[in-house]
Amino acid sequence: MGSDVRVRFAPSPTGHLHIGNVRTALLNWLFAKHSNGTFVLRIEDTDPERSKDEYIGLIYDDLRWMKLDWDEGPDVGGLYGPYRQSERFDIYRRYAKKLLDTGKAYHCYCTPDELDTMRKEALARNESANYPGTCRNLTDEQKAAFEKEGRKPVVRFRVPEGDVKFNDLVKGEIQFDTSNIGDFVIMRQEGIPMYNFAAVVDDHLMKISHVIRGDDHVSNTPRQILMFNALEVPLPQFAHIPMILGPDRQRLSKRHGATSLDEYRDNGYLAETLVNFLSLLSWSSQSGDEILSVERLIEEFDFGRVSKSAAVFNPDKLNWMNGQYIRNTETATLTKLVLPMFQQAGYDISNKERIHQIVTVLQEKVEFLEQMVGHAKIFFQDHISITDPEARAIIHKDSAQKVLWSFLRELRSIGQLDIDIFRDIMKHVQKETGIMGKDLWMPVRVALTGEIHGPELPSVISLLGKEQCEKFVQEIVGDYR
RNA sequence: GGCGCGUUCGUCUAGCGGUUAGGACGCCGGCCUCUCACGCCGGUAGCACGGGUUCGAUUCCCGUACGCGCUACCA
Repeated sequence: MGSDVRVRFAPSPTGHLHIGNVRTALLNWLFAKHSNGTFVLRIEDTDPERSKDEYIGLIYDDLRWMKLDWDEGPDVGGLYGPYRQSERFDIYRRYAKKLLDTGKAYHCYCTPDELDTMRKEALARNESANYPGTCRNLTDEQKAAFEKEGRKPVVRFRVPEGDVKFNDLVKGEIQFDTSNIGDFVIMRQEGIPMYNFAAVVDDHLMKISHVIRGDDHVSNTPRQILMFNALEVPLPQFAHIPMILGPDRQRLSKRHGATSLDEYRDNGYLAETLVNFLSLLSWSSQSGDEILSVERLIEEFDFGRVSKSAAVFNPDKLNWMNGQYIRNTETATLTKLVLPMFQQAGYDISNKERIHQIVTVLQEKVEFLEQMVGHAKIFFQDHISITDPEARAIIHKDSAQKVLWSFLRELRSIGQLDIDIFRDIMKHVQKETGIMGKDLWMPVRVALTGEIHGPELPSVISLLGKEQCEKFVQEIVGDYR
């Protein structure tokens, strides 16, 4: 926190964090770390309709899992709290009054219904759907009349004429003509602030230096700049990062499958993967490298290298990257994550050393941890049933029977079984039967696992142990004699 | 409708006036003498379109098309 850089992540507590939000949080965090600045977590829960308290905990969990730690926030406090907007309503009212007093905002008595019909009529006439300024210059008498009717006013911002220009750190210079912006509501009838207004007040009060958010907010920016100006406070810098899209180029949503962070966590994606992958959506390292540690991301992050266009979320590449991380992660770490999944599947996890070995074998094969459950099935069977037609065909061959009988005899003749001994055994079997290659190995694989695919056989036999192997082979040669 | 933003292989992207347009994922083929996977090697495929500016445009400008966003008493 050695610099004046202060950024904020300001989610609405509506559930688990969405991939897009996580990316916004991540880029804010990366920029804060890169600049030695402060990362503020602010909860935007002004709308009682959609905000739920219990969801705030979910947001903490998601952020913590990603290791995106915040310096100020509702739970840790800070100099500029409270950090929940629902606890700052008096502040917004005070600022609204300030604007009202200086004539930069005014009361509007139009009802939602009236607004709606006005909008429809305007559209029908092919005119702008913006608020036409009906209550812009109400006399005291008119106001009194409305009040007498029992109407409760909203507060509207009086949009001044002119151009609003700003230099976006990602998109460059952007300009708006305010004639395209209608006077907008900053305080609802119930005295609840609108998002645009609360954000401006808070960004100012919390001394936010850089507003980093999705580019769906670009069009909101001129409104906010107008409000900063009306409040006569300095402007933050803006950086609008591109949207994340689904394969159909529509904004990423539930229809596209897993979009909520916890789904990835539950399926055994690693937090490091998500950090790496999400940072690469619309940003790239100058080096061209794609597997980047968080330290490197922090070091190299730069708005100049954030692309301007939206990015389609590519699950295939995420899977590939997660596989990379799984292969490079300590087996013990993976085991800890896999244990509950195995337990859930009903596997016997009492032998931790064995589980560790299984994970060692499987971490070379999977793209996400949940896949280990299926692959591990062969290590927890106490009977082999062969359902795959291809496997049955293999085991039915005469040569297979020869191999298995020979293999069984060898097994019985040895004291214990390990990888080297297994290799010797297979050599003997080959010599004795004259069978080699596929015809030699596949029957053993099928007999031991019931499958035609799986980890390399030496790993399988050492995990199964002599007794299991003997039992399985015996059962098979018995069944198919 | 108005306004804003965007457009390089299927996808993520590099490129910041002169390149055989590079990399990654995916896909295809090959190799690793049991399979799948991993790994390695090779291949496939792209500058939306039309005008300018320039000796020269993927790159700069304008227009068109398409996509997305905003236009709420949601955020």
